[in-house]
Amino acid sequence: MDRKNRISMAVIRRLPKYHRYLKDLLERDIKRISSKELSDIIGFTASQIRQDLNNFGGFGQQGYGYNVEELYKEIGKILGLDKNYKIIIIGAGNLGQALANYTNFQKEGFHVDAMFDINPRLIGLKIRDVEIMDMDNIEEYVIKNNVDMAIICTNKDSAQDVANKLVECGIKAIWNFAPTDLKVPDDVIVENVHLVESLLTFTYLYKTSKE
Amino acid sequence: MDRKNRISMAVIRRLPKYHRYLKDLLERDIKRISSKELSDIIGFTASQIRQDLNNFGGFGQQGYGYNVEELYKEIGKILGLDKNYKIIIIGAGNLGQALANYTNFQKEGFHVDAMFDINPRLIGLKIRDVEIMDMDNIEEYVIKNNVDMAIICTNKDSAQDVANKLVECGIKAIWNFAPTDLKVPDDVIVENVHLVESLLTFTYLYKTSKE
DNA sequence: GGTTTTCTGTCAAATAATTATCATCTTTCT
DNA sequence: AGAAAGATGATAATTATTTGACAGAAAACC
Repeated sequence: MDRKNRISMAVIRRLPKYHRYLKDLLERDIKRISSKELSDIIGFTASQIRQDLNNFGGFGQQGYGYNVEELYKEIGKILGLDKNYKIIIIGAGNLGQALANYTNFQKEGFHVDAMFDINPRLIGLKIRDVEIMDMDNIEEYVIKNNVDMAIICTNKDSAQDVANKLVECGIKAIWNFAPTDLKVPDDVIVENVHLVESLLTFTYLYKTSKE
Repeated sequence: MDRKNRISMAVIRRLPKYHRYLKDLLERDIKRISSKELSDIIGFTASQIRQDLNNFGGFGQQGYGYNVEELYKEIGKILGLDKNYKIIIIGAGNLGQALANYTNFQKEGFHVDAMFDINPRLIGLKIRDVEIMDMDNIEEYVIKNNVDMAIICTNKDSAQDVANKLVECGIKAIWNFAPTDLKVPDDVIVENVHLVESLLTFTYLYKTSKE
């Protein structure tokens, strides 16, 4: 509670990347790696890598480097991947359905348990093994199933109402794909994926690269 | 070429957000806004807003503030939204199809012209008005249609090969949704959307918020 | 077994980004 | 028309982040 607040978002956002590269090394049966070698692969400076990792403990050993498997597991634990989370998706349109089936989440141990929508034509359908349920039943479902996280895949205009509803149900973590910024109480975590913002940044970079 | 390099990514990534909020103000028929008012809405400090905008020119007026419509249009121009881009998607799976139909891109004037895949069961299908074509025909298509941007929605393992192919075809802008980092020549822009990284960051924040 | 090399963790320095301040110009009000 | 209030753009100060340097511990080598 004290230590975690000192860790900057810049560091936190690099952790998943370490995790991904370490998994790769593990799959290639590489046992140990130095910050310098990791630097060459991942593109951060060796100094930054050592300092980042040291925020969470001294995982390395002088003269040896880091044990790939150990570090991979430690970072997994730091990221909270040693636990299981109940996840639901709100909004079963194209994007919601795509995320429900997104195998890369499943590879990390995440699984979507249910989807909710207000469109009667969608309610009752199954996307693979995930059922689309009526939004009216969300409160009951969340409470009964101890849902941890909700993914909002609605349009911009419904997103805040949905977020309010989720907060009401006691959900403390919202992964938001709607192109809007949600207002939620301080104890609710919101992580945004603003695809349009990414696209416009991309367009800017493309445009200026041609100038 | 000189000025653009001085603008930091931190600033660039805020531009789309200004654009979004200004559009909102415009739709609410608000004619003028001060950095202080914008700060209250958008959550950046007024000082930061003024400094950000000043990187691109003095759009405001002392004693008045900013003209909403003018500023919206200017930022649109800065982002390159005054031009049209030919866009293709590689990988017509769930995510690729969802992006092909994503109305929020269309609202900003972006339109996907074609999709490519290697799966014979997908080739020939139409997702709304976007046809899925054979990957073998990509080079011909790109050259004939002057494609600007490509969106990679393949799995991790094919992504680099696809990127190589795209670079070969002369494409200079890749929006990458595959969970890997692409190696491309310096003059090719890559903007990553690493959904898994966002999810893991989210999980970390959720986990630590409960401690 | 001793010496050299490798490599971490920590601290200091440098760089980058954000916030505060203020002169100056507009607008608004009387 | 003149005074007060409001607001920018520029610069300075502060804070955050990244990079560099190095002591000391472990591994590798001979």
